[in-house]
Amino acid sequence: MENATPTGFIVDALTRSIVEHRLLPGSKLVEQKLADQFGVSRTLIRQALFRLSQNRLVRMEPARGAFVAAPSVEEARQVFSVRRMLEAGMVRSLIADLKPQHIKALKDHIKLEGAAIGEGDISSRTELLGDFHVLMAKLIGNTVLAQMLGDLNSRCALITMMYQSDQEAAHSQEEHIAIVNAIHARDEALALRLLDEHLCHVQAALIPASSPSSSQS
Amino acid sequence: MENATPTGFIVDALTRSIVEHRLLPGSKLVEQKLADQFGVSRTLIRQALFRLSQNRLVRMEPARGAFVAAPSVEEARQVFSVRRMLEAGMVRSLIADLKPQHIKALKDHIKLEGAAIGEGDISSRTELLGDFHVLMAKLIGNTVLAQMLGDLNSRCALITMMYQSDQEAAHSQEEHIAIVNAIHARDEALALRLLDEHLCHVQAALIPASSPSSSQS
DNA sequence: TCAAACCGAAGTGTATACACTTTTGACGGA
DNA sequence: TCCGTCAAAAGTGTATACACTTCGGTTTGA
Repeated sequence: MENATPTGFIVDALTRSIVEHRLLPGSKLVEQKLADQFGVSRTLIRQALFRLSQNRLVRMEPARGAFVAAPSVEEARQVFSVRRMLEAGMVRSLIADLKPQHIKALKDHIKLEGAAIGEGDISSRTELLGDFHVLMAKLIGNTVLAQMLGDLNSRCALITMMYQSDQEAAHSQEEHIAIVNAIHARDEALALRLLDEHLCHVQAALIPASSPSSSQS
Repeated sequence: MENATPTGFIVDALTRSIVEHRLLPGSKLVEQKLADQFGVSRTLIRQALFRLSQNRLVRMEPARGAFVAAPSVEEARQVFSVRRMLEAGMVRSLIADLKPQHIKALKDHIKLEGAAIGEGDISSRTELLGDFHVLMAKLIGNTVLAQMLGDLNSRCALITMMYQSDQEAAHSQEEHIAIVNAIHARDEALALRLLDEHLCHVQAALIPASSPSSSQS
């Protein structure tokens, strides 16, 4: 995840700030202030803000400035709906052309998840729990799909980090284990059902806690 | 599609140039030249190039510049694979909550397609044939999905425009009609089969003609 | 008193200037 | 002749300057 370019560094730093709630949703991001803070010119800040706006972590209004995004419940619902569509197809592909190293890669990843959950590192565990799905896309050799799931992850990372409890994170990991087992057994129906339930669980765990925020065109 | 902002105008103009082959894949896009051509500063050109790079229409290499993308056959295959996953779920949703105005909207759109195909306007017909799928996403009220399909469209619009013949375009429209009829009849199995075949046809029509272009990381 | 217009401050949008990197082509030695 | 070196040209990366828009508070007129 480390980004060597100056803009990438700023993007990462701002992402962390937003996701860890040091910058609250709706608050304004003034370019000159950030420029002073990072010790760079507004040029780089503007680039970073633009990139963040494509991730939907910030929202930009013409001639008015950039604001930390406040993703709506409706948006989260749609994102998860899309993920269910994508990942159903993905699991089918994976099972259809399953190789031993696929199972190994998935199990290795789950170990990493367990470590992060054990240490209580919220940022890292959220990333890893999301990457589980991206990993499946990579295993079936579809980089377009992998990148798309990655985008969807980052798009709702704000929500996930805001509302996912320790317990829910652990539950997610258990579901990942069950899904991998079903895939290993090549039980497509079971894997699909578990995956769908898993995504519904994650979504359901997020929505009750969130406030009905403003709609965005 | 019209974009009032200066950057948006440049993006649209460059998109057209790329997609209509006035700018060939692989060719370099020098910022100052474009700036002179559009009568603006490099600042706006850089913004536009950055946006195009996110659409995968141009590829940017650090300190080396921007180049018109040369999408590989493999990438096209992956894009269509993702579309099949997404659109299967989409059609299920649409049929599950079908309303009369949905059918009307789809039929109206198909009329537009017919007009563009009749006039032989390649740019416009490609856009409309792609928008058919986006329209379905909008009808089920999932703007996230709609935007995602739009991105996928533009991502392979370059390939589509390069290789889709008049005959294939007309065939596509016929398949759209058949799909709408199946949806109207709420025959989910048929609609899914027709949609899958449709996407396979579009994909198959593209791939034989394309050259094995360079892989990209 | 209230509302509408006005003015200054703050901030964004764009252009320009300068520093640094990459490319190109010529020169010199083997 | 060929390859490595080096220097000028071209081009990208970043900073700064200036123009225009938005926002808040004050004044002014009814």
